[in-house]
Amino acid sequence: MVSPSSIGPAFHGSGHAHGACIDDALARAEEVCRRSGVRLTPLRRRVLALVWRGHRAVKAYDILAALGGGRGAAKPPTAYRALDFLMAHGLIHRIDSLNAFVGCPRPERGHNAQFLICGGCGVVSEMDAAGIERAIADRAADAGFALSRKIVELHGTCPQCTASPPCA
Amino acid sequence: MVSPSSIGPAFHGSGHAHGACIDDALARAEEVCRRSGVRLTPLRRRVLALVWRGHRAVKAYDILAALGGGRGAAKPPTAYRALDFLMAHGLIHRIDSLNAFVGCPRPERGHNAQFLICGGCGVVSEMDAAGIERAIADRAADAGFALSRKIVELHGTCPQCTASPPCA
DNA sequence: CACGCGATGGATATAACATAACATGCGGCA
DNA sequence: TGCCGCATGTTATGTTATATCCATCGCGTG
Repeated sequence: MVSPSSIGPAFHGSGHAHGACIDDALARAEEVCRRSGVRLTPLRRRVLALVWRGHRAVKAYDILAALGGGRGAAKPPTAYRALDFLMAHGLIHRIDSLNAFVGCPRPERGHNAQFLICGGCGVVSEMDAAGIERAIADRAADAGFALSRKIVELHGTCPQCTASPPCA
Repeated sequence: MVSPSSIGPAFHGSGHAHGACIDDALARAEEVCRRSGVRLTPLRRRVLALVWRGHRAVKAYDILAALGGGRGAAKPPTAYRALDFLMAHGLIHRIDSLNAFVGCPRPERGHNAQFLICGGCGVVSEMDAAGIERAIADRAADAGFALSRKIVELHGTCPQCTASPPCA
């Protein structure tokens, strides 16, 4: 396991106060829900905060474990329902190649997303690269294919890990 | 740019003799294995043929069911081991967003791949679009990110299904 | 108030996907 | 023959996700 201070920064440089990321994410989420007229309940808020614990993808069952400590433990549907809600409102994304979830840094606006996933530190960085989108749209158009969901998950090594691999 | 017919039978019409696809795939696989000095055993061959039953992604447990009829049924590792072997030699690809596998139409050469996945008929079409690869490589380079695995899975509707949705 | 209604989440169970660890069989080769 | 290495079989379990039904809560209305 990586310490919180090393999971946050990632592609953001190291002097990053991650608490602020979480707070910002929650504030943005409140705003999104307010506008959509849906409820960011305490449970959903909690799950969102857990997803934002770091800039890494978080697994449903880790959320679950964090929710229900011991007796009266939370059951899978509890976590999945909250995650489904958060996804439906664009507050988190699912990383299919990891079976895990990551917070969306700008849920306010609909957007395309591509992910850079570092195999060293586990950090997931979201992009909205017009060039990639355009290339995909062009190619799909050539094929007469009507796009709905576009999954672009790019695995590799981030600059920090390239510079100093996590030797753990 | 590569036309659909040159990358494989993308979204081919209905007058397609699929038996030939399977046979071709098996012949290519024999050749690939021969060159690599590995064995395309009867089990692996059978699994590969099952993956090529159609141009759709096939689930591991469907393979498993097709392998072991009833008593003496095949167990999960049997299917997964064969699938792992086929993947390791580039004979099939895994579609992460479907937890399923498709045959690779040109296993001879290393290549990048992007997939068009039709939600109507389930057909998966493999592309190797230079434009998409270039856009991804450019963007990764900008971020100082060293790419290893690139996952591009594009869901939507193929031309045939757009023209006449499968009502069945 | 009592009632119904929709949204939320809890409980139980099971389905779907995947791997670890160990045992067996079989062919090649010293 | 005896050993080795690979492929496969077997048993067990771990991981991820959903279906179904039920309890509760807030809220508007008769």
